[in-house]
Amino acid sequence: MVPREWIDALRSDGRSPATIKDVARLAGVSRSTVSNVIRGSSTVADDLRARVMAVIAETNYRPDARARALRERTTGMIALITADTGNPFYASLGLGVEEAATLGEPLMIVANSHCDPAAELALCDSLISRRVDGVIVGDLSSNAGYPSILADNGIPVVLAGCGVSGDPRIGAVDTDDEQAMELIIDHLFALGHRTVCFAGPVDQRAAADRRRLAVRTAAAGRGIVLQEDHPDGATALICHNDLIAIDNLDALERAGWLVPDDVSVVGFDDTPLAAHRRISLTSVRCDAVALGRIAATQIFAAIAERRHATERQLLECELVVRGTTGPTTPGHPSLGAGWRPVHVLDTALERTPH
Amino acid sequence: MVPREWIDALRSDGRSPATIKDVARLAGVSRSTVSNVIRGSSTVADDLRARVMAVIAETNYRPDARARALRERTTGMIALITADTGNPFYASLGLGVEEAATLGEPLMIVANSHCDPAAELALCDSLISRRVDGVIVGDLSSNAGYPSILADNGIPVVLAGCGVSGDPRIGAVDTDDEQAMELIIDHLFALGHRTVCFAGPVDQRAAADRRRLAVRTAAAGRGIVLQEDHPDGATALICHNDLIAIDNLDALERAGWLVPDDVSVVGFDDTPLAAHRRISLTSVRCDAVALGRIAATQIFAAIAERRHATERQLLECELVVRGTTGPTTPGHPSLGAGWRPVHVLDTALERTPH
DNA sequence: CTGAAAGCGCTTACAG
DNA sequence: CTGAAAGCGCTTACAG
Repeated sequence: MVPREWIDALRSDGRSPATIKDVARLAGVSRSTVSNVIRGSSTVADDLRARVMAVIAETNYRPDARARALRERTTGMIALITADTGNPFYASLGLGVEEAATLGEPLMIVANSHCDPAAELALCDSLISRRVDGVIVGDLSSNAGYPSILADNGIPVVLAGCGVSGDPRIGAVDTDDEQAMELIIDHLFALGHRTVCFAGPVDQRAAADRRRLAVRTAAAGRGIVLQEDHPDGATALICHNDLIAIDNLDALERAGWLVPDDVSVVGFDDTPLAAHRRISLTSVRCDAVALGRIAATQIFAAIAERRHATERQLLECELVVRGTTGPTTPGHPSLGAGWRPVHVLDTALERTPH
Repeated sequence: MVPREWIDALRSDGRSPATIKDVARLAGVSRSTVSNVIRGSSTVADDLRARVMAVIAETNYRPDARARALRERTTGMIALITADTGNPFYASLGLGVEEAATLGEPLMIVANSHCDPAAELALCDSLISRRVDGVIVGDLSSNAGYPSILADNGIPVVLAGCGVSGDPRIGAVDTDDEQAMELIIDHLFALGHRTVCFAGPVDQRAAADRRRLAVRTAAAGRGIVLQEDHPDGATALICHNDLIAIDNLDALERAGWLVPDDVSVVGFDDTPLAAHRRISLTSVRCDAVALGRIAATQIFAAIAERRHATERQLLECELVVRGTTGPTTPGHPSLGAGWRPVHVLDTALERTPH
C-alpha cells in the first residue's frame, strides 16, 4: 500500500523514527486525524482509520511521549524514592505501587537517594524539571525539606513508611511504629529483659528517628531501660530493620555471644529472609506491598484530581516471634565490655564480605 | 526588584511554574538570552546575566525538561531493566551505573520486567515512546527479541550479566560463566562429588540458560553426572544465584538433610548475605558494581557518539569457598526420594514466610 | 467527519 | 552581544 522506499527512507539510519506528520502524509490524511486515531478519541470514518492503522503498523510509528507530555502537561511518570535499593523492603513497596498502577502505565522511576541530603536535593531538582506527575518517598533524611519543594511545584507527594510531614500538603501511609514497639517491648519484658538497646542505620533518616522515638516511649511505659548510645547492660537488641538485625546477629555471634541465649535480637519488616531456618529472626511484619499500593492509590487520585495528596493512614503491624528472642534471667551476662552494635548503613552493598 | 505580585501571580495555585517566557519578561530580555544564561552557552553581558539570574532565583524557574528533550532530541534518561528488584545483585549493578554517570545526570529509570515476555514488550514500547537515551538490560527472558526492537529505534542497548545477543548491534558485558562453572565443578570434584544438580529460577531467563549450559559443559569435562530434571543421586546443588541457593539451603534443611554433610550447596553472585556466619554460602564472586559501571560506560559512549553499543566483554570470577560445600564419599546418602530443589522465582518477594 | 491553525516551552541558527 | 523567528512532535478547540 505505502511504497516500501518511502518507509525505508524514513528510517534509513535507524535514528529518525516516523512522526505523526509522516503517518499523515503516507495515509493521505491530516495530522489531526492521525491523532484522533491513536488516541481513540472522537469518531473517525472506518476507511480512514484502517488506512491510518495500516501506515502506523508499516512505519512502526510510536507517538513521541516528550511532545505529548509537553502538550498535555503530564508525563505519565511517577517516582519512587528509596533509601537503599539493596533492601528487599523497597522491592515489596515497588511491587505494591505496580499493583495499583494500570498495566504498564504510568512508568515508575525508582531512584535511590541513599538518604543523602545532597543527593536528595539533586534528585528533587531533576524530578521537578522532568515534571513527574507524582512522587512516593520510601525514606528520607531527617528533616529533609524536599517534599515541600516538590509540593511547591505542584507535584503531589506521599511518604510511604517514613512518618508524616509537618507540611499538610504531603500525604502519608506508615506502619504504626508505636504499636509495633509496644509489641516488641511487651514480648521482651515477658521474657525477662529489663535493659534493651536500639540499633539504627548510620545515617540520619526519618523512619529511624520515628522508630527510635517509639521504642523510647514503649520502653518507658514498661519501665524498661533503653540504652541509646551504648549497649551496656542490654540483653536485647531492637533493630531498625531486618537488614540491620541480620548484620548484628552476625556481628554478635562472631564476637562470641550466643543468640538468643545471651542476647535477643529483633528485626523490623519481616523480610523473606527472616523466615529462613538458619536466621529465624523475630521481626515485625508490616505489609510493605500494601504500603506501596495505598501510597500509589493516593498519588493517582491526587494526580487525577489535580490536587495534593493529603491523606494520612496508619497500618497495624504484627509481631512474628521466631528464634532470635529468648528468655533471660537477672544476673545473666549482658552486653557491654566494649561491644558495639553494628550501626550499618542498611544497604547490603556496604557490608564487607568476611 | 521584580514586584512580588508578579511572581505570586505566576504561581498562584502552585501549579503553573514559571516558564522561560516569564523570566524573559520579568528580566526585560529576550528568551534567547535567558536560554543562553541557563545553558551557560555563548557570552552574555554581566549585567544581563545578573538580572536574569536574580529573576530565576526569585521565580524559582526550572527549565522544563520535556520541552528541552523535544528540541534537543535527547532525554537524559537511561533505563536499567532488572529481572527482580528483590535481588541485591541488581542493587549493586545499579550502583555501578550510578558511579559511571556524572552527578545526578542522567536520570536512571529502574524498571522491573520480572522476565515476563508480555511485561518486557510493554516496557520496551514505553521506553521507545519516551525516547530514553539508552538501555541496560540486567536480565531478560530466553530469546527475548526486544533489545533488537530498541536498536531498531536507534536506542543503544547493553546486556549486563545476561549473555550476548545474536544481534551485532547489542553490546554486552558478562561474567565468564564457563570459567566460573569450571571452578565450581573442580571444587566439587575434589571434594568427591560425582553427581550434581542445577537449580535455576522457575522462569525462563537468558542468564540461567547460559549458566545451565556452562555447568553442563564443565561437568562433562570432568566426567561428572549432571542431573537436570531431577536431583536423584546428586550430592551437590549448583544454584543459578545466591537467592536460589539460600532458599534451597532452607528447603533442604527443613526436609532433614544436613548441609554440607549430606548435600553441598553452591551459589552465584556472592551477595553480602553469603558471608553471613549463619549462611556461610560457597559462591562465585563476580563484581556486579564493575558490571554496571562497564555497561554504563559503553552506553554513555554510544550515546555521545550516536551509535549502537557493540562492545562485548567478559569478566573473570572467583570461587569463594565457605561452609556449604564439603567432602562426600562414595556410598554416602544422596538426594532423591522425591525431594526436589526449590526452583523459586528468585525474587525474595515470592517466597512464602514459614 | 475532517483539516488548518495555534500553542505547549524550549533551542538554535541567523540577522542586526 | 542581543533578539525575532522557526521548529521539535504532539493535541485541541474550532471552522467547514
